[in-house]
Amino acid sequence: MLVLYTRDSVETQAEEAAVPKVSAAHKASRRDQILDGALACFIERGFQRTSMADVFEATGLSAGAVYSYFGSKQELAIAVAKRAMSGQLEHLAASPPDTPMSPSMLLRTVVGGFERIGVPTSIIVQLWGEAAVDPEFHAIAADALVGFRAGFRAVLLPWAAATRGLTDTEAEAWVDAVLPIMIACGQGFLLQSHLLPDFDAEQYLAAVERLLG
Amino acid sequence: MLVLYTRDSVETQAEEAAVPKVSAAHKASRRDQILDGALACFIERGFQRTSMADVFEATGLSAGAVYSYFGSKQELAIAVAKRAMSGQLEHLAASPPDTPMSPSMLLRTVVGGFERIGVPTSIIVQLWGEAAVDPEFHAIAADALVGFRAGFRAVLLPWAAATRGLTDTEAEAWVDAVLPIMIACGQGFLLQSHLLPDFDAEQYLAAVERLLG
DNA sequence: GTCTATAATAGGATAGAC
DNA sequence: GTCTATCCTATTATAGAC
Repeated sequence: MLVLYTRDSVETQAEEAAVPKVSAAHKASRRDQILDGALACFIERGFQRTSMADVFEATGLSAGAVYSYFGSKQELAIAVAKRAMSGQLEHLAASPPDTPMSPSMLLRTVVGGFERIGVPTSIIVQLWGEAAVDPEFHAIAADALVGFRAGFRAVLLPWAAATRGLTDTEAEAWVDAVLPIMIACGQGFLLQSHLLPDFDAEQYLAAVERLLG
Repeated sequence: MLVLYTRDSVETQAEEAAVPKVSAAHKASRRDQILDGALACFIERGFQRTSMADVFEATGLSAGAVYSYFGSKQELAIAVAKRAMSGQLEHLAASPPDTPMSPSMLLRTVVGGFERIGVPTSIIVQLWGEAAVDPEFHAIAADALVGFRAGFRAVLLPWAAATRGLTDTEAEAWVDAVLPIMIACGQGFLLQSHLLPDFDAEQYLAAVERLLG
C-alpha cells in the first residue's frame, strides 16, 4: 500500500513538469521514489529497453539527481530487482509461521500477494530472462527461488503432517519430494497466465489441489 | 545435427578472420548461417545485449551482407526465436504419434530434444522475458506454448487410456485436467535447472512420475 | 542536493565501390 | 551479393551552475 501511494505521487510530479516538492506526508526517501519510477518503466518496457531518460521522466527527477543515488543503470536495475523480490519474500514470511496451508491455498496466497504489493508478476518473468545472461540478475533470481522454496517448505510441512496423518519425519520426506513440483506449479502459473489467452486460474489451482492435496 | 555442423563452420570462419568461403558441402543457405551466428550471440549475451557488430563477427559476414537478409535487428531476433521454437515443436511432432509416453518420459524426451538440436534451453527462458514486454516475442512464445500443449496432449492421451484403464472420453477429461500442471512441470524444469545449483534432474522426474504417473 | 547542458560513445542502419 | 566506410541517432554518464 505504501508502495502504491508513493508511485501515485511520482506520476503526479512527472505530469506537473518535475517539481520535486516532497510533502511531509511523503516520508519515503528519494531513493525509494527513484526505485518506484524505475520499476514502473521496467514493467512497461523491460530492463534493457528502458533508457535512463525514461527513468528521469517517470521519477520526475533529473539526471544528476538519479545518478547521485545510483552509479549506473545496471546498479539501478539490480536494486529494483532486489527490492521487488525481497518484497515478495517478506510477504510470504509475514504469514503466520505455523499456519498449515494446502498447496493450492499456498499458491493462491503467493500469487495474490504479488498483486497486493503492487509488483506485477511480469517483472519476475523478466528477471528470469535476465538471469540467463547476467550473473548479477542470476544471483538475485537464484536467491529468491531458494527463499521461496524455504517458505513453501515451512508452510507445507505442518499441513502435510496434519492432513495426511504423517509423522514429522514422514512429512519432511513427502514435502521435500514434492517441493520441486510445487515450485514448478508456481512458476508455471506465472508463465501460463501471461502467455495463454484462455488461462483459467481456478481450473489451474483445482488441478494443483487434486494432484498435490 | 545439421544445425550443429553449420555452427561449427561459422565459428571456424570467425576465428579465421572472416573469410566467407562457403564450400559446396555447405548447402545451408546464408540465411541459416546468419541465424546460427545470431543464435550463438543471443545464447551468450541475450537478445538486447547483443550488438549487430557481435552478429557480424559470429557469422563471419559483413554488415551489408547481414542487412541484405534481415532488415533490422528486431527482424533478425524474431527469426531466430521462431526457428528455435519451431525446431523444438518439429522434434516433438516427429516422435511416433501413437507412442504412449508417461509424463516423466515425455519430459525427459522433450528436454533431451532441446539439447540434441543444439538449442540450449536458456534461449527459451530469455524468450519468456522478452515476451513480457514485446508483442512480437509474446506471439512466438504463446504460439509455441499452445503447440507444446497440443503435442503433450497427443502423447499423453493414449498413455492415460492404456495405463489407467480409462475410456477415451475419460482419458480426455483426465489429460485436459492435468495438462496445465504437466506444462508447468516442463517450465519448472527449465527454470530450476538454470537457477538452482543443487538441481537434481532425476529426482525431479521421479517426483513427476509419482504425482502424475 | 538538484538542475541544465553537454560530453563521449555505442550501436543500428545505409551508401557506394567492387 | 558482399565488403568497407560512414552517417547519425539514441543513450549513458558527467560537469558545473545554482
